[in-house]
Amino acid sequence: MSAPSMKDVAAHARVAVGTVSNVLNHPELVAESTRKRVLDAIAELGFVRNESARQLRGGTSRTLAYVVLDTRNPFFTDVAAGAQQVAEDAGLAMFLCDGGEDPTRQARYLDLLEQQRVEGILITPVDANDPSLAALARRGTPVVVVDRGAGPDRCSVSVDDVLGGDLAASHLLDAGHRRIAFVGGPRSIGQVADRLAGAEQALARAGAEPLTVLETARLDVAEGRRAGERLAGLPAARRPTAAFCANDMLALGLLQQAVRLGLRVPHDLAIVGYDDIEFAAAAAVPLTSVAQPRQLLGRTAAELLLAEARHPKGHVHQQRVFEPELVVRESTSMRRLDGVA
Amino acid sequence: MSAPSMKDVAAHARVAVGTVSNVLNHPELVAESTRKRVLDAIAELGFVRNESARQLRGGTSRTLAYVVLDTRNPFFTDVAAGAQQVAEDAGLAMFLCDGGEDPTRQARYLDLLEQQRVEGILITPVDANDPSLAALARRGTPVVVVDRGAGPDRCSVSVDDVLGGDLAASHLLDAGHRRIAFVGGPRSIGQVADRLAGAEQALARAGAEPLTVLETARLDVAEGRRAGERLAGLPAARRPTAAFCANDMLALGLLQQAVRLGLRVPHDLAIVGYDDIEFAAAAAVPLTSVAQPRQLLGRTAAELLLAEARHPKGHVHQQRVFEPELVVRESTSMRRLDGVA
DNA sequence: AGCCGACCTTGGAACGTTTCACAACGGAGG
DNA sequence: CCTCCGTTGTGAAACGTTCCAAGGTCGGCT
Repeated sequence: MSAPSMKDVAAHARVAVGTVSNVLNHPELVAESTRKRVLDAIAELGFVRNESARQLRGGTSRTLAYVVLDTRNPFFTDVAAGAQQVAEDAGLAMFLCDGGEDPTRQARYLDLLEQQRVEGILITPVDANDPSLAALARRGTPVVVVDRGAGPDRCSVSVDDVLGGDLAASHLLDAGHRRIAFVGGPRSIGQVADRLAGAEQALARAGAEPLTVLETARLDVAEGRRAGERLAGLPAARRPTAAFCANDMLALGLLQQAVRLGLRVPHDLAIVGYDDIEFAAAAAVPLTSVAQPRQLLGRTAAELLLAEARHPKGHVHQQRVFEPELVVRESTSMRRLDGVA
Repeated sequence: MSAPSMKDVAAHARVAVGTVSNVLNHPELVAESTRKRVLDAIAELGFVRNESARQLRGGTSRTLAYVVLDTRNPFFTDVAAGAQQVAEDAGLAMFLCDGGEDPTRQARYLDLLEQQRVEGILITPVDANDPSLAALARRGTPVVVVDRGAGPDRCSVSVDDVLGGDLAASHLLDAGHRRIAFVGGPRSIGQVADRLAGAEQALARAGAEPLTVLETARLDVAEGRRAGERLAGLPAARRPTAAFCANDMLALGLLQQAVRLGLRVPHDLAIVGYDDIEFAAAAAVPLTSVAQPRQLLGRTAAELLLAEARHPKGHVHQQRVFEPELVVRESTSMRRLDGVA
């Protein structure tokens, strides 16, 4: 009743177990007639290789995983698509693991993947300094950090988030905004901290008043809406005239709620998002956003991971950093801002 | 140099291998002092359980997978989030596998997962009638089809796509539209075929002229834009006054391109999408869409899968069908349509 | 003293593969 | 006729776990 094994196939085809294995792995060593007999037996019994046994014996798993911050953020699925392409070309399967912005869940995935002896792990960590990540790498599982920089003891592929934050804030300053809000959180997420830092650096340079920080619990649309409510609730005189959001999910939520509550965008509130996900351009008011090379990020990460997995000896860790690019759209378009400031 | 095994731990702690196993699996059987010695050895050597060996011996994997049509469609990641919640509560990890709307890739994942002896597979198949799916189930891997109906030999969780298509088309007919386009493809994808069938059924009932079908190669934003170009290119007299898209990705692309090419939505072109993903409401013109209970779909599917996996004997397959719901927004709002038809 | 049970630890079988040294067979060449 | 060789197939070891029957030790009870 339980799944048939090679032993069953061997018995059925009246050959030794080793021969069945050979049919599967080195068919050229088996005579035509025998091979056919074995293949027939396999088909008849519905035999399926047991990957655990294979891997136990052989030591290798032909599998890698991408542990993502949140699969519901299209940014990450785009990165994943890039990585998957590379993995596939190399004959590896890639599993996507949704960390859900939850350190506990992420840690559970890491444990599981290490126990499964995956060939390597791509990860966008909640906390890049988590010591368990370093331990994982030390014990021999190749790890590449994606969308976060890392120290010299690890490969990483990232985009300069401080620069991105600076670009976004500078753009708003150039447009004449002086009261600017930052929407994002929790700060424990590196991307959030860096983008905020970049924005603050731009404001400081311009001698502007400090950011109003609206901290969020997560980086999703619902939290963006909540922030919209808070902003709309402020008296116009004290309300920021622009908001920089830590990602596009927040920005889209903010935009939606702000408009619903009667704020005109960008007239009453200019908005800059981050990631330039596909939906940003299609938003109610097309969203100005900081673009990142998503697929390239994924491809590069997978390539580094494969390099390390294939040649662990003498592997030199690389920290690749790409540059973000500001994409200006109507959500900050200045034409309509004249009457305001 | 290779990863330490229980044997190494046992030697280091001067106990038998069985004792190490007991420390991990039945700590209450081991004396306090011994247990500590073993745990210390584990920590010192950086021992990590070999899941393959465990599974080989124990036969069970504590893992399930959701093979998705396309991870870049937020609809599916929402479904996945629902499923993951249930899996997690049951102590199982869930892997997401991106089929990328590609039958080959999907088949590769299925093979791999079966060989890994996962506890069960959730799948939104490219082709629900693929015989390899049935074979998989017959050989003992529980399978639940998600977002597609299935025959009595399988569990499935779906939403009535024919009804959904009917709702969408009826809505457009009620609003006075007579030349209606359907945007979607390939037709080999069940959801596309059903939604189209539903729409055709509504038109037939109303005695309206048949749909103009714009078949797409994929269900993504880029294809939607392409469809927008084709529509905008038609002379106004022959151009459909409304389009029903097989999903919101297409609808958002169509909307974006139509607006860019000077069509007013809904004035010149009304648009109905499908899935009501979070971004639909935030679109340039908020999108009328056919909503599906995404998370509920995922949760229910995972529950059925677990039930089957836990009690294979006497399991009765269920085909759960939910009802879609039309959500009307500005992309079909009739107020501005007066001057037109 | 002898026995018992409680408690802890041990050693080895089993899981399903892959690999490898070796055996069986036949034909070619000397 | 014997040797050698190439072609096929065999059988057993090994991978790292878990489980189980059995062994050992110790204190207390009869």
